[in-house]
Amino acid sequence: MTSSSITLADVASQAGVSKMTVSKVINKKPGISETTRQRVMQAVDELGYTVHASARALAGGRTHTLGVVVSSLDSQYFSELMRGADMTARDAGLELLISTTRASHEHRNIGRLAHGLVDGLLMVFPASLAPYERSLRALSLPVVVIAPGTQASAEQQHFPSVDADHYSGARQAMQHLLSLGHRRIAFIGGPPHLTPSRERLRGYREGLLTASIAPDAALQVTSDFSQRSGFQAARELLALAERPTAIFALNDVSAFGAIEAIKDAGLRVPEDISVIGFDNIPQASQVFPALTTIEQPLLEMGAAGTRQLLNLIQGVGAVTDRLIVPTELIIRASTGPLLSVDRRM
Amino acid sequence: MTSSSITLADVASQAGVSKMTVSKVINKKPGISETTRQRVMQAVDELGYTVHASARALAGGRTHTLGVVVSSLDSQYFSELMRGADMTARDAGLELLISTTRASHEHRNIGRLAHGLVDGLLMVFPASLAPYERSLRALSLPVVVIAPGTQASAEQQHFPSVDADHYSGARQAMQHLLSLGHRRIAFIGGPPHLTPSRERLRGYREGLLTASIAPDAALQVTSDFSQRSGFQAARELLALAERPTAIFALNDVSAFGAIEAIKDAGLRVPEDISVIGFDNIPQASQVFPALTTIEQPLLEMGAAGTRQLLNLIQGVGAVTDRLIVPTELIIRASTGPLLSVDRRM
DNA sequence: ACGTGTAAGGTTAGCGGTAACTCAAAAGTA
DNA sequence: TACTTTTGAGTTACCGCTAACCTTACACGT
Repeated sequence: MTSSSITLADVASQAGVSKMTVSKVINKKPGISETTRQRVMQAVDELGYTVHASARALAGGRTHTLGVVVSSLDSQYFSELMRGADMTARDAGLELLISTTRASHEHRNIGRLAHGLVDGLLMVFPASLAPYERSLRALSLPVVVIAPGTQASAEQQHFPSVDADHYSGARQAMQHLLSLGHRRIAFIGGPPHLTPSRERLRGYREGLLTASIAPDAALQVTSDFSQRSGFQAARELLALAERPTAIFALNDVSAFGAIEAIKDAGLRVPEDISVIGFDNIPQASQVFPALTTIEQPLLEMGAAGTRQLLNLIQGVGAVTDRLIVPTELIIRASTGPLLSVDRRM
Repeated sequence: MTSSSITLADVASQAGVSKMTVSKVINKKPGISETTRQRVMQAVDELGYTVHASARALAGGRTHTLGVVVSSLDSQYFSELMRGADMTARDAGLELLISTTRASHEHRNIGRLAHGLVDGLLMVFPASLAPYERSLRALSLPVVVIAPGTQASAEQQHFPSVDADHYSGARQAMQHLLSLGHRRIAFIGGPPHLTPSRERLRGYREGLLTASIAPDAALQVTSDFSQRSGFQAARELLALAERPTAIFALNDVSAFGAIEAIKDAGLRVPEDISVIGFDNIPQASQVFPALTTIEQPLLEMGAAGTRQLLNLIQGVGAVTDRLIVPTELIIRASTGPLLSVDRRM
């Protein structure tokens, strides 16, 4: 037979103890003498025993697996987030089951997940929770939401969540540009129905206010997070009679588009126009000029969300309803001091 | 109680049949009359029953789950590949469990996966299979490798694999450039220990040969797949006394770097230099000028790999040892006909 | 009328663990 | 010494499902 069919009973007889004793050793339960423990561990090693996940789940009522539900795998952010989640889960002895939800049968899927596959669910970047709401409640399955795209509406009970501090991050970005002397600062925003867009916009506006700068509607343009739309947004800004000296793009990718547009127009970054992004995706440090940006602590968010979920499952430890993790200003080469006006034609 | 504790027995009593009958209906086993089947299905719907995955796995010996082992989630290619795998797996009624292997305890992990969690393994983009080889064999677990980075060495028994036709893809790229009249064609290559790099290089060389063009070592430069290194590689090429009229970059990302370098040098794409990439990543169509490239059929590769694995698990259907899926030339705006020499400076 | 084949459904016995309890021996107590 | 407590380990009874076998009823040919 294959080595995969080694069972508790095999280890037990090898070690000369009962199955239950082996089980207790494996699960680090108390009530086992050190001598026995070592004998059992030796048998485990000799036989190469690993616990059978399904059997354990069936008998124990816990699957030792966390489900991750994500709408799309190609998000730039997902990978880093998962690193954090993975580390935390592994440390706690749990597996991570990543599931992509597609089309409209999400709730059906969730049901299947819940029933004997996972102990809890991490919802990552859900555009909306509405489709899941009902089945999630019905299953009474622990759920933590990471980076909810939309704000939970008032009437809707929301789940514990973890998110970056979009507002303060935007304030940091503005603070940076203002301290460089910029006053004519444009904002490339995003879809207004998404909370991150709105919060970053709020940070932009309030940043201007603290410097007593009146917001200029012409300096607020909209993108859809893509490089192409960042490119077009920047083009509009460059066509302005009085063009901005700095651009705050609400994400790195649209900042790339903006830089491209600026170069295309024969201008230089940051000498003519400073550009700051948001997210600090890996490419941000690779492009030329390297992008100054606001880092979302994705790894930490993944880890924190997972910790919350573990607490929820074990019913011990505090669970924060809404955990906001701080962002960080990463200064690179795409921002620079405002040069005197006459220097710039 | 929660609705998740609905079991076969509940459905059985609701429908007035035995557990086994319900099980047969659920699993579409023969020997059930249409009348009974409908009665059972109705009870299933009314109660909202879903099978308990662990119980089924324990009793049936099959987990109905496929494991996906991937070294990193941030690959541009992974998402599309997974779409293909996911669709195929779901159609067959299986879940996909995505697991990232980190650090050195891969084989330990694989053991845990195998033992009651998955029926088979899809290894995606493994740089090398060596670390897994032993545990995989020991577990006698069905395995299919998607896009092996390195060629399985002769002495090493290899697993069934699926890969894109890197060689023919490179030939397609060359054919395209040659048909546009280019003869001085440069190649931005990759790390020579990786099979895709080598195969694409081979396609480049043989493409030149078919046009009776003698390879010029100065036109073959190396990158590490990154945009930055593509940028630098292109810079070297531009500094040549007799610079190329077309560049074939072995992946899209380094092609982006090349285009950046060309623009930086004040030249235009494709008027001065044509650029073709490889992979057809989503951004390829978003950049300016849109990138002509060779598409790797990732979705199809994911689906094909999964189909192979399913065949392996069920022990029926043919399993091809080494399945090579064809690539496709995607013509966009970054390549153009060779303009007469005097037109260019 | 009789076996015999077949379709529809039921019965039994686990899969490999764990929770909850029981029990025996060692250790503490007066 | 006799009694209680503690500690270490074993027993029992499932968890929810399915493989494999078994039963029944009816159709069929001869």
